[in-house]
Amino acid sequence: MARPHRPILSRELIAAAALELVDRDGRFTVPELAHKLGVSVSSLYHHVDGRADIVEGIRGLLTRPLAAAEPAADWQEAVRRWATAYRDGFAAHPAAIPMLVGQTVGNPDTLAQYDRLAAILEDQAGLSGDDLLVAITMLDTLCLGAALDLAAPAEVWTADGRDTALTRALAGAPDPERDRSRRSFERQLELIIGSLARQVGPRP
Amino acid sequence: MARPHRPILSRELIAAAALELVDRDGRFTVPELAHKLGVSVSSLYHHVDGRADIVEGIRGLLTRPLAAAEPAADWQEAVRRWATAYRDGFAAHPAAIPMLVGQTVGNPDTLAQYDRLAAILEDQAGLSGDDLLVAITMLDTLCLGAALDLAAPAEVWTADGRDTALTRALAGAPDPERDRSRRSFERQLELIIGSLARQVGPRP
DNA sequence: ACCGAAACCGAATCTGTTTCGGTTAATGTC
DNA sequence: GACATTAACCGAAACAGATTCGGTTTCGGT
Repeated sequence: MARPHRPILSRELIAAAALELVDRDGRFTVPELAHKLGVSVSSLYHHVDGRADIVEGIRGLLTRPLAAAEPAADWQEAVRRWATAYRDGFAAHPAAIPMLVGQTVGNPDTLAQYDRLAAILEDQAGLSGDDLLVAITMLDTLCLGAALDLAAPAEVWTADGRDTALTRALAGAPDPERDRSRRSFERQLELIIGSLARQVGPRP
Repeated sequence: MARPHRPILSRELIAAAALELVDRDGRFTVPELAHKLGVSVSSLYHHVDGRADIVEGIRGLLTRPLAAAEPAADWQEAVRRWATAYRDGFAAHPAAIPMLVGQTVGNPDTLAQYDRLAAILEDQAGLSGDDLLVAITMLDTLCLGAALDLAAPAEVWTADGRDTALTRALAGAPDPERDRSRRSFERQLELIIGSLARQVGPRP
């Protein structure tokens, strides 16, 4: 009822519990979160700076795997791993994505990962200036778009009783949704990497 | 103070006013919207089915230009126009995008445009089944990702006093943000169209 | 033993959305 | 041309969620 012997809450714990709620319900509210943690609503505010900060905590959780990348043979493989890990982090929690895109990135770890991608493209691929930014933008765009695609699965395209090229293709597709999304992502990723490779020219 | 001689409100008018608020403030609330329209809050509910329905109205406004596409010489040009118009509709109102991705598509006009893209790819490009869906997914992903990129401009990447490949590239780039985003979009679009063209093979 | 800060709680506040019971004006019917 | 029905608006109240504030207890250092 007052200060407990061992702290119940922490920034990480709060973010993790919020992410569980998002995965289960597609959203979270502060009262729900407090209840799940067995704590009163106001207690949360001693550990996080409001709801938006909890969302940043979630961003941190999803971005964490990016930091654990193993060294790659060449920049193409490094970029491939970066984008795939980024996309996979989102793909594991599609319901979180709309919340994440709704607020500006405030998580230092996430920003650090963008820096790392920039370093790969500059030091190893030899890109710089505007070319570098365009490359990052393309990769960023790809990952975000692919994540959104997962968040809003193609079932929405099927609605009502329309009979169109789109609904026919959906009806005849035994393929699970997630798999198609992944293949679309990978195909685009290879297109981008290939385009960048032609741009920087063959290496000695 | 009671029923006016000529109706003040309509679904369209409400959506348009909400979009103006979003463009100006980055968001809208129902009370603000009512005030802007010179009307009481509860009056809005006679024309729309809650806040989410207003957002769907905004989606309809942004998608409208898509329906006005002129006939194209070949499927590649048709796809190019579809994607560009879609992306441009979003690009004109970047602040609206987080709202739109946060809720499932309920606007029939928007769905009709996806049907139209599917018809182009099926009838003119000769794609079908899973190939068709992957193609649509890639294009959808591209437009959404590009729009999101605009909604959260790269300035966020610059934050605080870091000195990295990313911050250096940003500092040295005289290029306006929006232009870079557009070039990144167009480059990816051409990659996708090229890939699809190789896939369906040369035409007689 | 004491003090200040940390961790939690309950109640109150604030913002925003939705509902409901009115009032007036338009519209359709006999 | 009265009259019922419905449409368009209003005000107030209900509801949901986020945030703040003034406690109370425990911890950690001195």
